[in-house]
Amino acid sequence: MNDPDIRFNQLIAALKEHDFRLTPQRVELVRLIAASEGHPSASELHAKIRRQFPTMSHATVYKTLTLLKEINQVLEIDLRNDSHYDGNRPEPHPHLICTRCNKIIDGDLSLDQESLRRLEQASGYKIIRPQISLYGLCPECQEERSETFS
Amino acid sequence: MNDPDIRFNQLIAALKEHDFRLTPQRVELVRLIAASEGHPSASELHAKIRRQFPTMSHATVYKTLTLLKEINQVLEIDLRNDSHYDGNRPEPHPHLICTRCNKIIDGDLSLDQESLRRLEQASGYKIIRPQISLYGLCPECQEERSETFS
DNA sequence: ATAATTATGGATAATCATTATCTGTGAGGA
DNA sequence: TCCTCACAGATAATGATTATCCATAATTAT
Repeated sequence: MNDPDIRFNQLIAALKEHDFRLTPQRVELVRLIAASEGHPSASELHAKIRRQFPTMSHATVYKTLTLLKEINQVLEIDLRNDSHYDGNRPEPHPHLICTRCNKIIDGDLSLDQESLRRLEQASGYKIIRPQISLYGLCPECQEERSETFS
Repeated sequence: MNDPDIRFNQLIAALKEHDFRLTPQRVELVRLIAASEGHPSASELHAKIRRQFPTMSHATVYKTLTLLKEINQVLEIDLRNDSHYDGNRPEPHPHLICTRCNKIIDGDLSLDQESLRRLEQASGYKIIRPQISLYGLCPECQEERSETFS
Protein backbone atom coordinates (compact mmCIF):
# COMPACT_ATOMS: atom_id res chain seq x y z
CA MET A 1 0.00 0.00 0.00
CA ASN A 2 1.54 3.26 -1.08
CA ASP A 3 1.28 6.72 0.39
CA PRO A 4 -1.87 7.95 -1.37
CA ASP A 5 -3.70 4.84 -0.21
CA ILE A 6 -2.61 5.35 3.36
CA ARG A 7 -3.69 8.97 3.28
CA PHE A 8 -6.97 8.02 1.62
CA ASN A 9 -7.73 5.63 4.46
CA GLN A 10 -6.83 8.26 7.05
CA LEU A 11 -9.18 10.77 5.47
CA ILE A 12 -12.02 8.28 5.19
CA ALA A 13 -11.48 7.23 8.80
CA ALA A 14 -11.59 10.87 9.90
CA LEU A 15 -14.86 11.46 8.06
CA LYS A 16 -16.40 8.34 9.60
CA GLU A 17 -15.22 9.34 13.03
CA HIS A 18 -17.11 12.60 12.68
CA ASP A 19 -20.23 10.85 11.38
CA PHE A 20 -20.07 12.40 7.96
CA ARG A 21 -21.66 10.37 5.22
CA LEU A 22 -19.55 8.64 2.67
CA THR A 23 -21.35 9.27 -0.57
CA PRO A 24 -19.75 8.02 -3.77
CA GLN A 25 -18.96 11.57 -4.86
CA ARG A 26 -17.36 12.38 -1.56
CA VAL A 27 -15.27 9.23 -1.53
CA GLU A 28 -13.99 9.95 -5.01
CA LEU A 29 -13.10 13.51 -4.09
CA VAL A 30 -11.19 12.25 -1.06
CA ARG A 31 -9.36 9.84 -3.31
CA LEU A 32 -8.35 12.71 -5.61
CA ILE A 33 -7.18 14.82 -2.69
CA ALA A 34 -5.10 12.00 -1.26
CA ALA A 35 -3.57 11.29 -4.66
CA SER A 36 -2.83 14.92 -5.57
CA GLU A 37 0.83 15.79 -5.49
CA GLY A 38 0.74 19.55 -5.40
CA HIS A 39 -1.72 22.11 -4.15
CA PRO A 40 -4.87 21.87 -6.26
CA SER A 41 -7.55 24.53 -6.32
CA ALA A 42 -11.24 23.80 -5.93
CA SER A 43 -11.69 24.28 -9.66
CA GLU A 44 -8.94 21.84 -10.48
CA LEU A 45 -10.45 19.22 -8.21
CA HIS A 46 -13.84 19.90 -9.73
CA ALA A 47 -12.48 19.47 -13.24
CA LYS A 48 -10.95 16.14 -12.32
CA ILE A 49 -13.94 14.73 -10.53
CA ARG A 50 -16.16 15.67 -13.46
CA ARG A 51 -14.64 12.76 -15.33
CA GLN A 52 -16.29 10.37 -12.91
CA PHE A 53 -19.32 12.50 -12.03
CA PRO A 54 -20.14 14.80 -14.93
CA THR A 55 -23.02 16.48 -13.14
CA MET A 56 -21.19 17.30 -9.94
CA SER A 57 -21.18 21.00 -9.15
CA HIS A 58 -18.64 23.31 -7.62
CA ALA A 59 -20.73 23.70 -4.48
CA THR A 60 -20.43 20.03 -3.67
CA VAL A 61 -16.67 20.19 -3.96
CA TYR A 62 -16.58 23.22 -1.70
CA LYS A 63 -18.77 21.57 0.91
CA THR A 64 -16.56 18.54 1.27
CA LEU A 65 -13.46 20.72 1.34
CA THR A 66 -15.05 22.75 4.12
CA LEU A 67 -15.76 19.61 6.11
CA LEU A 68 -12.21 18.39 5.71
CA LYS A 69 -10.90 21.78 6.75
CA GLU A 70 -13.08 21.76 9.85
CA ILE A 71 -11.69 18.44 11.02
CA ASN A 72 -8.17 19.67 10.21
CA GLN A 73 -7.46 17.13 7.51
CA VAL A 74 -6.94 19.66 4.75
CA LEU A 75 -5.03 22.93 4.82
CA GLU A 76 -6.48 25.85 2.92
CA ILE A 77 -3.97 28.17 1.31
CA ASP A 78 -5.79 31.35 0.40
CA LEU A 79 -4.14 33.16 -2.42
CA ARG A 80 -4.94 36.28 -4.33
CA ASN A 81 -7.32 34.84 -6.89
CA ASP A 82 -8.54 31.66 -5.27
CA SER A 83 -7.76 29.09 -2.62
CA HIS A 84 -5.63 26.01 -3.00
CA TYR A 85 -5.65 22.97 -0.79
CA ASP A 86 -3.15 20.59 0.75
CA GLY A 87 -4.64 17.31 1.91
CA ASN A 88 -1.34 15.66 2.64
CA ARG A 89 0.23 18.17 5.01
CA PRO A 90 -2.73 19.66 6.87
CA GLU A 91 -0.72 21.57 9.45
CA PRO A 92 0.07 25.20 8.49
CA HIS A 93 3.38 25.55 6.67
CA PRO A 94 5.00 28.17 4.41
CA HIS A 95 4.64 28.25 0.64
CA LEU A 96 6.61 29.75 -2.20
CA ILE A 97 4.22 31.10 -4.81
CA CYS A 98 5.19 32.27 -8.28
CA THR A 99 3.28 35.43 -9.13
CA ARG A 100 3.76 34.81 -12.83
CA CYS A 101 2.82 31.14 -13.40
CA ASN A 102 1.17 30.46 -10.02
CA LYS A 103 3.33 27.45 -9.26
CA ILE A 104 3.25 26.64 -5.55
CA ILE A 105 5.79 24.63 -3.61
CA ASP A 106 6.31 24.03 0.08
CA GLY A 107 8.96 26.19 1.65
CA ASP A 108 10.50 24.89 4.79
CA LEU A 109 10.88 27.71 7.22
CA SER A 110 9.62 27.93 10.75
CA LEU A 111 8.30 30.84 12.72
CA ASP A 112 9.96 31.31 16.06
CA GLN A 113 7.37 29.91 18.46
CA GLU A 114 8.67 32.06 21.27
CA SER A 115 8.13 35.24 19.23
CA LEU A 116 4.66 34.08 18.29
CA ARG A 117 3.73 33.58 21.92
CA ARG A 118 5.03 37.02 22.81
CA LEU A 119 3.02 38.51 19.97
CA GLU A 120 -0.12 36.80 21.26
CA GLN A 121 0.45 38.26 24.70
CA ALA A 122 1.19 41.75 23.42
CA SER A 123 -1.80 41.86 21.07
CA GLY A 124 -4.33 39.75 22.95
CA TYR A 125 -5.02 37.86 19.74
CA LYS A 126 -5.29 34.08 19.81
CA ILE A 127 -3.39 32.86 16.76
CA ILE A 128 -4.99 29.83 15.16
CA ARG A 129 -3.66 29.57 11.63
CA PRO A 130 -0.40 31.33 10.79
CA GLN A 131 -0.05 31.57 7.03
CA ILE A 132 3.25 32.40 5.40
CA SER A 133 3.00 33.10 1.67
CA LEU A 134 6.28 33.97 0.00
CA TYR A 135 5.37 35.59 -3.30
CA GLY A 136 8.03 35.80 -5.96
CA LEU A 137 9.29 34.22 -9.16
CA CYS A 138 10.01 30.54 -9.71
CA PRO A 139 13.25 29.58 -11.49
CA GLU A 140 11.56 29.12 -14.88
CA CYS A 141 9.83 32.48 -14.76
CA GLN A 142 13.03 34.24 -13.78
CA GLU A 143 14.54 32.79 -16.96
CA GLU A 144 11.71 33.96 -19.15
CA ARG A 145 11.77 37.36 -17.54
CA SER A 146 15.42 37.77 -18.57
CA GLU A 147 14.79 36.48 -22.07
CA THR A 148 12.43 39.38 -22.54
CA PHE A 149 15.40 41.69 -22.60
CA SER A 150 17.79 39.53 -24.60
CA MET B 1 1.97 69.66 9.48
CA ASN B 2 0.87 66.34 10.87
CA ASP B 3 1.64 62.83 9.71
CA PRO B 4 -1.20 62.34 7.20
CA ASP B 5 -0.18 65.54 5.45
CA ILE B 6 3.43 64.45 5.24
CA ARG B 7 2.44 61.08 3.86
CA PHE B 8 0.04 62.74 1.43
CA ASN B 9 2.84 64.86 0.05
CA GLN B 10 5.11 61.85 -0.24
CA LEU B 11 2.50 59.95 -2.21
CA ILE B 12 1.76 62.88 -4.50
CA ALA B 13 5.47 63.40 -5.08
CA ALA B 14 5.89 59.73 -5.96
CA LEU B 15 3.05 59.90 -8.49
CA LYS B 16 4.50 63.02 -10.07
CA GLU B 17 7.93 61.45 -10.22
CA HIS B 18 6.49 58.61 -12.27
CA ASP B 19 4.58 61.00 -14.53
CA PHE B 20 1.15 59.86 -13.48
CA ARG B 21 -1.54 62.45 -13.81
CA LEU B 22 -3.02 64.06 -10.79
CA THR B 23 -6.70 64.14 -11.46
CA PRO B 24 -8.98 65.48 -8.73
CA GLN B 25 -10.33 62.00 -8.06
CA ARG B 26 -6.89 60.56 -7.76
CA VAL B 27 -5.68 63.30 -5.46
CA GLU B 28 -8.68 62.78 -3.21
CA LEU B 29 -8.11 59.02 -3.08
CA VAL B 30 -4.48 59.57 -2.14
CA ARG B 31 -5.63 61.91 0.60
CA LEU B 32 -7.94 59.21 1.98
CA ILE B 33 -5.19 56.61 1.87
CA ALA B 34 -2.75 58.86 3.68
CA ALA B 35 -5.35 59.70 6.31
CA SER B 36 -6.56 56.15 6.88
CA GLU B 37 -5.50 54.69 10.19
CA GLY B 38 -6.06 51.00 9.64
CA HIS B 39 -6.06 48.73 6.62
CA PRO B 40 -8.97 49.74 4.40
CA SER B 41 -10.29 47.59 1.59
CA ALA B 42 -10.94 48.85 -1.92
CA SER B 43 -14.66 48.90 -1.17
CA GLU B 44 -14.18 50.95 1.96
CA LEU B 45 -12.08 53.48 0.10
CA HIS B 46 -14.66 53.56 -2.66
CA ALA B 47 -17.47 54.17 -0.18
CA LYS B 48 -15.58 57.08 1.33
CA ILE B 49 -14.60 58.74 -1.89
CA ARG B 50 -18.18 58.53 -3.12
CA ARG B 51 -18.99 61.36 -0.73
CA GLN B 52 -16.85 63.68 -2.82
CA PHE B 53 -17.31 61.99 -6.18
CA PRO B 54 -20.65 60.19 -6.24
CA THR B 55 -20.15 58.78 -9.74
CA MET B 56 -16.72 57.32 -9.18
CA SER B 57 -16.56 53.59 -9.85
CA HIS B 58 -14.72 50.73 -8.25
CA ALA B 59 -12.48 50.32 -11.27
CA THR B 60 -11.03 53.77 -10.85
CA VAL B 61 -10.17 53.04 -7.24
CA TYR B 62 -8.50 49.80 -8.26
CA LYS B 63 -6.49 51.47 -10.97
CA THR B 64 -4.97 54.03 -8.66
CA LEU B 65 -4.30 51.38 -6.03
CA THR B 66 -2.51 49.32 -8.67
CA LEU B 67 -0.36 52.28 -9.62
CA LEU B 68 0.56 52.94 -6.02
CA LYS B 69 1.39 49.28 -5.53
CA GLU B 70 3.63 49.30 -8.58
CA ILE B 71 5.69 52.19 -7.29
CA ASN B 72 5.82 50.51 -3.86
CA GLN B 73 3.91 53.18 -2.02
CA VAL B 74 1.07 50.94 -0.91
CA LEU B 75 1.20 47.42 0.48
CA GLU B 76 -1.51 45.02 -0.60
CA ILE B 77 -2.64 42.52 2.02
CA ASP B 78 -4.58 39.83 0.24
CA LEU B 79 -7.03 38.11 2.50
CA ARG B 80 -9.62 35.42 2.02
CA ASN B 81 -12.50 37.55 0.80
CA ASP B 82 -10.81 40.66 -0.49
CA SER B 83 -7.65 42.72 -0.35
CA HIS B 84 -6.84 45.43 2.12
CA TYR B 85 -4.26 48.15 1.73
CA ASP B 86 -1.67 49.90 3.85
CA GLY B 87 -0.50 53.20 2.45
CA ASN B 88 1.48 54.20 5.49
CA ARG B 89 3.75 51.18 5.91
CA PRO B 90 4.34 50.00 2.34
CA GLU B 91 7.06 47.47 3.16
CA PRO B 92 5.82 43.89 3.79
CA HIS B 93 5.06 43.21 7.45
CA PRO B 94 3.01 40.67 9.39
CA HIS B 95 -0.64 41.09 10.29
CA LEU B 96 -2.95 39.63 12.89
CA ILE B 97 -6.35 39.02 11.34
CA CYS B 98 -9.50 38.13 13.26
CA THR B 99 -11.42 35.46 11.37
CA ARG B 100 -14.63 36.45 13.13
CA CYS B 101 -14.84 40.26 12.86
CA ASN B 102 -12.06 40.79 10.29
CA LYS B 103 -10.17 43.29 12.42
CA ILE B 104 -6.59 43.64 11.22
CA ILE B 105 -3.66 44.94 13.20
CA ASP B 106 0.05 45.02 12.54
CA GLY B 107 1.98 42.26 14.26
CA ASP B 108 5.60 42.89 14.81
CA LEU B 109 7.52 39.76 14.05
CA SER B 110 10.40 39.32 11.68
CA LEU B 111 11.37 36.47 9.45
CA ASP B 112 14.93 35.33 9.85
CA GLN B 113 16.61 36.84 6.78
CA GLU B 114 19.29 34.19 6.83
CA SER B 115 16.67 31.41 6.62
CA LEU B 116 14.94 33.26 3.81
CA ARG B 117 18.12 33.44 1.81
CA ARG B 118 18.78 29.76 2.33
CA LEU B 119 15.26 28.99 1.20
CA GLU B 120 15.79 31.02 -1.97
CA GLN B 121 18.94 29.08 -2.72
CA ALA B 122 17.39 25.70 -2.04
CA SER B 123 14.25 26.38 -4.09
CA GLY B 124 15.59 28.65 -6.81
CA TYR B 125 12.69 31.02 -6.19
CA LYS B 126 13.30 34.75 -6.00
CA ILE B 127 11.24 35.99 -3.07
CA ILE B 128 9.74 39.42 -3.69
CA ARG B 129 6.90 39.88 -1.23
CA PRO B 130 6.82 37.70 1.87
CA GLN B 131 3.36 37.86 3.41
CA ILE B 132 2.70 36.68 6.94
CA SER B 133 -0.99 36.49 7.85
CA LEU B 134 -1.69 35.28 11.36
CA TYR B 135 -5.35 34.26 11.39
CA GLY B 136 -7.04 33.93 14.75
CA LEU B 137 -9.39 35.65 17.17
CA CYS B 138 -9.08 39.20 18.47
CA PRO B 139 -9.59 39.81 22.20
CA GLU B 140 -13.21 40.94 21.79
CA CYS B 141 -14.19 37.94 19.72
CA GLN B 142 -12.59 35.57 22.20
CA GLU B 143 -14.85 37.13 24.82
CA GLU B 144 -17.98 36.73 22.74
CA ARG B 145 -17.03 33.19 21.85
CA SER B 146 -16.98 32.33 25.57
CA GLU B 147 -20.23 34.16 26.25
CA THR B 148 -21.93 31.79 23.86
CA PHE B 149 -21.55 29.08 26.43
CA SER B 150 -22.39 31.08 29.54
C1' DA C 1 -40.95 -4.35 8.08
C1' DT C 2 -42.92 -0.08 6.63
C1' DA C 3 -44.05 4.54 6.77
C1' DA C 4 -43.17 9.07 8.71
C1' DT C 5 -39.73 12.30 10.15
C1' DT C 6 -35.53 14.51 10.13
C1' DA C 7 -30.93 15.59 8.80
C1' DT C 8 -27.85 16.42 5.38
C1' DG C 9 -25.89 15.92 0.68
C1' DG C 10 -26.14 18.02 -4.01
C1' DA C 11 -27.45 21.27 -7.72
C1' DT C 12 -29.05 25.67 -9.18
C1' DA C 13 -28.81 30.26 -9.08
C1' DA C 14 -27.17 34.44 -6.88
C1' DT C 15 -23.43 37.37 -4.88
C1' DC C 16 -19.58 40.18 -4.84
C1' DA C 17 -14.67 41.45 -5.54
C1' DT C 18 -11.98 42.23 -9.33
C1' DT C 19 -10.81 43.22 -14.17
C1' DA C 20 -11.28 43.74 -19.42
C1' DT C 21 -13.08 46.67 -22.56
C1' DC C 22 -14.69 50.79 -24.39
C1' DT C 23 -15.47 55.77 -24.27
C1' DG C 24 -14.30 60.41 -23.38
C1' DT C 25 -11.15 63.98 -22.11
C1' DG C 26 -7.06 66.56 -21.57
C1' DA C 27 -2.03 67.37 -22.88
C1' DG C 28 1.16 68.48 -26.45
C1' DG C 29 2.40 69.54 -31.35
C1' DA C 30 1.49 71.70 -36.02
C1' DT D 1 -7.34 76.51 -33.22
C1' DC D 2 -7.43 71.88 -34.61
C1' DC D 3 -5.47 67.23 -34.54
C1' DT D 4 -3.39 63.24 -32.42
C1' DC D 5 -2.54 60.26 -28.79
C1' DA D 6 -2.24 58.54 -24.23
C1' DC D 7 -4.51 57.59 -20.36
C1' DA D 8 -8.25 58.32 -16.82
C1' DG D 9 -12.84 56.71 -15.86
C1' DA D 10 -17.22 54.12 -16.31
C1' DT D 11 -19.71 50.21 -17.85
C1' DA D 12 -20.22 45.65 -18.24
C1' DA D 13 -18.28 41.03 -17.85
C1' DT D 14 -15.77 37.38 -15.33
C1' DG D 15 -15.10 33.91 -12.12
C1' DA D 16 -14.60 32.12 -7.37
C1' DT D 17 -17.50 31.34 -3.66
C1' DT D 18 -21.86 30.71 -1.18
C1' DA D 19 -27.03 30.86 0.01
C1' DT D 20 -30.96 28.57 -0.99
C1' DC D 21 -33.78 24.97 -2.21
C1' DC D 22 -34.76 20.23 -3.46
C1' DA D 23 -33.83 15.26 -3.11
C1' DT D 24 -32.23 11.44 -0.80
C1' DA D 25 -30.61 8.63 2.87
C1' DA D 26 -30.67 7.57 7.82
C1' DT D 27 -33.61 7.11 11.94
C1' DT D 28 -37.54 6.32 14.76
C1' DA D 29 -42.11 4.72 15.94
C1' DT D 30 -45.74 1.78 15.20
